Amino acid sequence: MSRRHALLGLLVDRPASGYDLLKLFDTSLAHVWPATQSQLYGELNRLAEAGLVGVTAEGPRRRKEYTVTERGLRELREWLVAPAQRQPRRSELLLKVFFFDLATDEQARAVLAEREELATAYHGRLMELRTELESEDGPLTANGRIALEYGLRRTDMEREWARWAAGQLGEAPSTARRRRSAG
Amino acid sequence: MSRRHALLGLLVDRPASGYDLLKLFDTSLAHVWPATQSQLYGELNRLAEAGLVGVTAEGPRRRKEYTVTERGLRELREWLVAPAQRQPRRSELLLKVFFFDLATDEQARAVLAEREELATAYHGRLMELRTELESEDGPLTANGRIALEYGLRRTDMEREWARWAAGQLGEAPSTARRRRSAG
DNA sequence: GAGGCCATGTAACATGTTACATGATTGT
DNA sequence: ACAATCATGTAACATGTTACATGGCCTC
Repeated sequence: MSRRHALLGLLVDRPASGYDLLKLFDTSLAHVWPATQSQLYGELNRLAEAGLVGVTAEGPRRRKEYTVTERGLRELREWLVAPAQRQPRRSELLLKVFFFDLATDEQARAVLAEREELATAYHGRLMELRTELESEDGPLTANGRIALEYGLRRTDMEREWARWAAGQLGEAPSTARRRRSAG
Repeated sequence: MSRRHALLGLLVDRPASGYDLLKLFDTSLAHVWPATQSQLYGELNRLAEAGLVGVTAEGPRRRKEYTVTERGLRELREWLVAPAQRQPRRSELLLKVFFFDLATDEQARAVLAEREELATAYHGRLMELRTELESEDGPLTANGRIALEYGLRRTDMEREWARWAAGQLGEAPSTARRRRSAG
């Protein structure tokens, strides 16, 4: 349940409405913690009920502006230093790799090539994002760059792995790889 | 819904019961596609109902042994070459990084150090796994090694990033980093 | 006054986790 | 006969996604 902490964190920067927060999730946090509109509005109500945020202003169109409370800030700080709990790591790609011997080498290579392209494309988008961030200068920006660097390294790693893996497929078909139907 | 394809893939190797498959998920697929007991039994019934697997033997203790059908194999092969659909990338760690200026540098460094240790420890476990795989020789093993290599590279990358990120924190506090409370 | 954006909420559905429940068989 | 393991299933709960529904405000 980090979603609520994402909301709290954004609200520390400045008070905001659900609508504002939704836009922030779609920009700043899109690569880190995506969330949908229905999740946000629901969570905000729960946060208010729990006293972690308060409605500090009401604007036109039923707009409710939320602000973090003392308790909310405390909760956020506690979460920040809490030990990490391992998230389940599911990878459809690796599952496919696992069953590659049911496909032809050509098909398997196509899957890896697709991933390589996706990783490269995503890397490119992150590079653009980094360029955009260079002109900006806010408190979230410095940390954003550190998070972004993770993405850059990850996509790099993925691209390189995909190339390497494709190379493995053709290699020594008599020993390293055997059709499962022949096993 | 790759879970069903994981089941199909395992059943291609050999017919198995839900119980057998559960053990396979806890070993072979633990790092790739974890699943719980209730998920497996439910999915197997649905697969049988859809005609993708069939019950080809019944043993003691109500044991039902499943085998992939023609249709199941076709479904699996189609999935294998289907274009990847991007999975949502949520990272609690990066979310914390995003809000690091709410913590002291010391606290932030502790979070990164913890991640570095986790990555290193996981890397070690994967290395052990690789050693174990060296003695084995099956059709799933060759592919397993390719998937494993992904894990090794990923944990390496994570370890290095965590070190780098910790270095960023102390650096040039007047320009690169500013307390949010001072912003 | 019409279209677009601001703004919030609910409903339906799919997925995932944990715990509970039951019972057969095997080995000692 | 007792414990461990094999074996399957259901229930309760939490989470997440998509679509639906409503209406106010602003600008042209």
